[in-house]
Amino acid sequence: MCARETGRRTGRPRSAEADRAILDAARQALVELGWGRLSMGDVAARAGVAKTTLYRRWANKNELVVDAVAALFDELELPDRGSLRADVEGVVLQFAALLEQPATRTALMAVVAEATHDEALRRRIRAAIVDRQKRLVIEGRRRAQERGEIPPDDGDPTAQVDLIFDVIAGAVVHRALVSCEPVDADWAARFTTVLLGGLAAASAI
Amino acid sequence: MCARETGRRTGRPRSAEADRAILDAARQALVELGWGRLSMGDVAARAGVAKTTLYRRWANKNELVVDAVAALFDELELPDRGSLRADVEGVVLQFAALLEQPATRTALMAVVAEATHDEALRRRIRAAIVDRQKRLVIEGRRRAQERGEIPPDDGDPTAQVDLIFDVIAGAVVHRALVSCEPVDADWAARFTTVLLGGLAAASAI
Amino acid sequence: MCARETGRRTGRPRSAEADRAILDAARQALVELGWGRLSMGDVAARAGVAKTTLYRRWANKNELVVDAVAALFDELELPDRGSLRADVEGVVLQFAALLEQPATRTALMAVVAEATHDEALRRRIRAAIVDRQKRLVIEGRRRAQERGEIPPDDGDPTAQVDLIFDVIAGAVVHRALVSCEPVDADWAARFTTVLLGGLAAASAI
Amino acid sequence: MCARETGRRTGRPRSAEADRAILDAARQALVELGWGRLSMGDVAARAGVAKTTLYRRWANKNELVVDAVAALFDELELPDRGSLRADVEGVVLQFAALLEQPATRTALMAVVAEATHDEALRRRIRAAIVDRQKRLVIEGRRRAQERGEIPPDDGDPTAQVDLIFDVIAGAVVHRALVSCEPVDADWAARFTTVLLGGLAAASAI
DNA sequence: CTTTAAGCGAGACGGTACGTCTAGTCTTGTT
DNA sequence: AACAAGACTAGACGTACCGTCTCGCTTAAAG
Repeated sequence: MCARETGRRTGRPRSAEADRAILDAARQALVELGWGRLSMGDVAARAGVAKTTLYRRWANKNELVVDAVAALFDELELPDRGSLRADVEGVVLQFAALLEQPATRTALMAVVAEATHDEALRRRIRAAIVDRQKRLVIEGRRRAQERGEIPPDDGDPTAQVDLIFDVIAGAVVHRALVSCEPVDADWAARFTTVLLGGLAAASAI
Repeated sequence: MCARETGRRTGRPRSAEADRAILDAARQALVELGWGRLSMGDVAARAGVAKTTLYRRWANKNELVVDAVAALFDELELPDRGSLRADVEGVVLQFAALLEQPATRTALMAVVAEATHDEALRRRIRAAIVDRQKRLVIEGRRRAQERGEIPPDDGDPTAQVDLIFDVIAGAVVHRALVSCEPVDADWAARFTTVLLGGLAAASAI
Repeated sequence: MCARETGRRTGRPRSAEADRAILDAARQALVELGWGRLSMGDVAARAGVAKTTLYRRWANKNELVVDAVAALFDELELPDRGSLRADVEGVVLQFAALLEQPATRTALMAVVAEATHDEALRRRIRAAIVDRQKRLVIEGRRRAQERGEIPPDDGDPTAQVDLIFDVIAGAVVHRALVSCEPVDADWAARFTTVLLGGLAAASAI
Repeated sequence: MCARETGRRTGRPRSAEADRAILDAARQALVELGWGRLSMGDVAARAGVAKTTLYRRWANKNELVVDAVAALFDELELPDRGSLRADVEGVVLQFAALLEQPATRTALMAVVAEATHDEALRRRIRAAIVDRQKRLVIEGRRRAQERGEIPPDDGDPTAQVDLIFDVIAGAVVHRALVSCEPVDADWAARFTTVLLGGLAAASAI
C-alpha cells in the first residue's frame, strides 16, 4: 500500500494503527471534501496523527489519496443471474452504483487525470483496475457459452473482450461522470439491448 | 465564451485581444501543467495581462479552464461520407485523433476529474461540452433518416440520442484514456458494427 | 526600516499601517516570549495581518526581529542636562536601565549571538542599531562644543565617535550582561570620570 | 561535565568515548553553524552516536552546548612587556585575537545570550570567565605599581579593578562583536591612551 | 555462567514553526 | 470603465528540528 521499505529491521517499527487511521481518514476526507479541498493537515488531524507521519509514508498528497482509494475497486462481483442479459444489466447497475459514491468517482477520475501525463501511473491503473475488471467480461462470456446463449470461441477472444469492456465501462463512466445522468434500470435495459444486439449482429457476419 | 454582461455601454471596452490571449495561455498552461498545477498568476503572465483582467471575465479558475477546454472540442465536424456506417466510423476516428493529442486528453480528464465533486462545474461541462457535441449524433441520425437507412422518429428521440452519445463517446474515451490502447480503423470498424447492429436490434423490438 | 525598494511606482502601495502593526506586534512578542519562542505566525496574528505580509517586507524571522530590537533602542534620548559630565552620566544610566529590562537584554544578546556567524545579519545590526545610536555621541559632542567644554573638531571626528561609542556601550553592556553587576549612579560617576579624563588626555596630545 | 547520576551501579556503563565524541562534535558544529542552526540530530550524526545517547547525558540542547563551550576561555596570558601601556595594548590585542576566531566569538555570545534568562548560567559564566580574567587586570596593576607607573593602592582596589575590566573587555567585545570593526594596533593605541588618561585623571581627584 | 539492569543505534512519533505558494480581492495610478 | 501592477487575507504545502518513545541488540557486574 504505502511505500514501505521491507529491508529495515532496526529502529522503532511504523505503527500499523497509524497506517489504518490515516487511510481511513483520507478516504473519509475525500468523500466529504473532494480531492482539491482535502488537506494533509486535516487528514492528519482526523487520524489523530502528526502531519510528519503522513509524509513519512507518502511523498505527497497525490500518492496518499491514490492509495487510500485503490482498494475501492475490488468489490465488483458477477453473481450468476441466470441469463446473459441479466448478468450484463447486473454488472452495469453495480458499476454505476460504485461510481455514484463520491469517493469512487473522485478517486477514479482524479487518478485518470493525473495519469494523462504520467506513463508509469497509466500502467499501474491498467494493471490494477482495467485488467482486473476484464475478468467480469470473461466470466460473463464463459457462462453464456455454457448456457448456449452465445457460440463458443473459434479463435482468440481477447480483442472482443477488450471491445466489450470498453463499451460497457466507457458508456457507464461517460453517462455517470461526464453526461451526469442517472444509470437506472431503464437505461441499463436499453443499453443492454443495444450491446447484445450489436454483439449478435457482429458475430453473425 | 466568457460571461460578458451585455448591459454595459460606457467606459473602456474590454480588449478582444486579451480574451484570445488569456484562453490561449490557459490552454497552453493546462496542457503543460495539468489542472492542479495551472495557476491564475501564471496564465495572466503568459497572456501578458493582469490577474484582475482574468477575474473580470471569469468568476474563478474552474470557469476559465472549462471555457478553455470546451473550445478544444468545437473543431469536431461531421462531413457527409455517404452512409451511416461511414459517418460513424469517421466521427469515431476523428474523436480518437483529438484525444490522442496530449492537449485534449489532459484537458478533458482534468475538467471531468474536477467536476466529480463540483456540481456547478458539472452543469457547466454538460452545457459547454456534452450538449454541444450531441449535435453530431443528431445530425448523423437526420442524414441517415433522409437516406432511408433508419426509420423516422415516431416519438421524442432525446433518450436514444443520449444513449448513442454515451456509448460512442464513452467507448472511445475509455479505450483512449483508461485502457490506453489505440483507436485505429480496425477497432472503429468493429465498434461500429456492434453499435449499428445493436441499434437495429433495439428498434426492431 | 524594512527593505522597501524605492523604485516602484505602480501597483497598490504597501500599507504603512501594516508596517507599524507588525513591528509593534514583534516588539511585544519579543518582550513576552524572547527570541526563540517568538514565531512569525504569532506576530502576524497579533498584528492582524497575513503571514505573507511579513515575508513581503522581511526575508525571514531574523531580519524582522533585528528591526524590532533596533526600535527598542530608539527610545534612548539625550536630554540636555547642562554639562557634558551630566549628559554622559545620564545616557549611561538610561542605557543601563534599558538593559535591566529582560526584554531588551535578551533581545540584544540574542541578536548579537546570532550575528556571530551571519555576515549579513552583522551588517544589518550595524546599520539598524550601532550607527543609529551613535547619534547620541554625536549630539553630546556637539552640545559640549557649543558650551565650550571641548574644542571644535579640526578634522573628521568619525574615528573618535566610534571609539567613544565602543567604550561607553561596551562598558555598560559588559557590566550589565556579562559581569552582571549593577550599573548604579556611583559606577556611572566613576566611569564618566575615567572616560572624560581619558578623552581630555587624548586630545591634549 | 554532564549530569551523571551517581546512584547507579548495575547495567552497562556509559561510554566515555561517546562523551568525548559528542562534546567534540558539538564544539565543531557550534563553530560551523552557530547556536541556532546547530541541531541535536546533526551533533549525534557527527559523533557517530544515536540521538538518545545525547539526551541520556544532557537534558536538552542548551545544556549540551554550554558544556561543549566551557573550556574554550582559559588561554589568555599577560606576558610582561615592560610598561603599563605596552601591557594594556598587548592584552587588548590578545583578547581581540581570541574573539576573531569564530569558535570563541560564537561560543561566548551564545552562552551570554543564553544566560540573559538563566540566573544559574550567569553565575557560572561569572566564575568561569569573568573572575578568571580579572586576574589579568590585577596582575597588570601590580606590575605598574612596582615600576612606579601608578601609585600604590591606599584602599580596597576591587571597585577599580572591576571598572577597568568592564571598560577593557566591554570596549573590545563591543567593537569586535557588535560594531564589527577591526581591533587593530591603531585602535588599541588610541583606546589605551583614553583608558590610561582617564585612570590618571580619576586618581588625581 | 547465567541473569539483569542499563546503555546503545536506529528510527518512528507528536508537535511546532518555518518559508513558499496560490486563490481570489483590493487599491493605486494610467489609458 | 478597463487596465497593469502589485499588495492584501487566508490557508495549504512540504521541510526541519525538538524531545520522546519503542524496538532489538550489546555489555558489564551481580548473583
